[in-house]
Amino acid sequence: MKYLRIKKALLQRIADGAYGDHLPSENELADTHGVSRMTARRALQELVSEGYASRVPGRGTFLQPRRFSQGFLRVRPFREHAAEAGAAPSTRVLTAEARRAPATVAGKLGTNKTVLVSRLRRLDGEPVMLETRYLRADLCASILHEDLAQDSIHELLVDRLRLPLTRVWQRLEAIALDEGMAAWFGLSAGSPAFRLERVTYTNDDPVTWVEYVMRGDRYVFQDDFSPQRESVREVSR
Amino acid sequence: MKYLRIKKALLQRIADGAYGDHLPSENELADTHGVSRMTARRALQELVSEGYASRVPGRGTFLQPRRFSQGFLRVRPFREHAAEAGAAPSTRVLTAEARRAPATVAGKLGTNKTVLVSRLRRLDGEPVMLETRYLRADLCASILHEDLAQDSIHELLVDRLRLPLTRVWQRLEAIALDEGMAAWFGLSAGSPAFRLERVTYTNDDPVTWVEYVMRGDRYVFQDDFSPQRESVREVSR
DNA sequence: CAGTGGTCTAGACCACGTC
DNA sequence: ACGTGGTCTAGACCACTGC
Repeated sequence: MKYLRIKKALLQRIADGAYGDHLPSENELADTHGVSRMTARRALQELVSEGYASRVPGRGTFLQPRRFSQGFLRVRPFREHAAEAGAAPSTRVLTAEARRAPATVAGKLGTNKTVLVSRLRRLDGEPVMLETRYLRADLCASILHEDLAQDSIHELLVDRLRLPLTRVWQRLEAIALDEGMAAWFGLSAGSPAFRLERVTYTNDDPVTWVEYVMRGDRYVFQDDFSPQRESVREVSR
Repeated sequence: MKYLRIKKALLQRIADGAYGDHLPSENELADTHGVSRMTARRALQELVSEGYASRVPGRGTFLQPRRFSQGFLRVRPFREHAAEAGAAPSTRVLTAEARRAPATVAGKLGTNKTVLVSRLRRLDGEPVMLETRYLRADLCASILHEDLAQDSIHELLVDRLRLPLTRVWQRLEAIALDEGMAAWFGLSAGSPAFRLERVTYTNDDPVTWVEYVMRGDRYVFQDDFSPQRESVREVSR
């Protein structure tokens, strides 16, 4: 994928502040990377479609000013979430081993060589969330040596493995618990729950896929904002 | 713009049900429209990026079944939401009259002198959302004279009654439908659903309290963001 | 005027799925 | 073996902005 190579090189140099706000033109990129113009063009267009840059015919391609936003659900450690709810968090590690990802997950991670970590999270002793996470084995295998009952996986990825979070895709659904999941919570099958599916990227490489199943009787997503500002909180009740 | 011509032709024929779920291939389109493959390709790719279709290498391009989603933070007319989903919206007004608010609502509005409007919203004839709204009678009573089957209440408040939206409090829950609500959707009791509760303020005065109940099998909240940008995509699953 | 992005062409090779 | 989508090439013409 030549266009990906170019795009990543651009992202890297953007992060380094190598350009002012004026990115190289299509022809310039094509020359320096020894590639056709259509290929260079695609790299630039992806940056545009992801909000990094904008283009003006006849003028050029320009970096977009940074905007700070977190999406509708924040990515943050369970421990912080518990602290806000004023409850004592605890974690039981159910699985932590190399295991091939199922097809749907492998499709999103680009490989089925993965590590599976699943955990049951409790607040004040009550199980409230079930986490099922696949991590790319080539990048994250060493995570199996960490203390997964205590540490935030996201913090391990960022701090220990130097895999900064650069992009998130996520989706929230309302579901009915099946027999198996309900058992973990001591609820009956059919109980309502949230299902949050999330893929986290570092420099456009997918790193981990995670599914959170949260009890509908314990979780709400609460939000208080003015049109200009936003702050979304995950609340447990 | 040849690719736009082709894309629009495809959308038209999709709406007419001219294809099953299998769209023409790139080569096929290129031939029938007398255009190069890259141009035909672009038409198909735009359909994919807008959620109409998905592509599988080696197999073909397939229509996506339509579901409807909504950005969590967005406050916007149902009609706009429907337009983006490419579905025909319709509304049945169930109630529109002066009625005292129940205690929980009165607490949030600061009064129980209210007007109740409840509506059933449909997309392509299918009931997908139930809206129950209390508005402060002192500010909003005149809304009962408007066409509540057509107009956006939020737009009426802002444009007609000059009550700008300055703050929003909202909360999203996962619930199981009770008998009564399930009946509106033609679902069985216990089916999963979202419940969004929202209070809207003008200059820190609460104006209206509203509850939306959305079918869990038709709504998802999807989000794709990075630290630099946010683009809440109105994609369906 | 030379440079930019927007569009388009007519080929090409590849990996993959289906038959 | 054949068709599919994914990628890439080396050209081309256009409308537009800057100097």
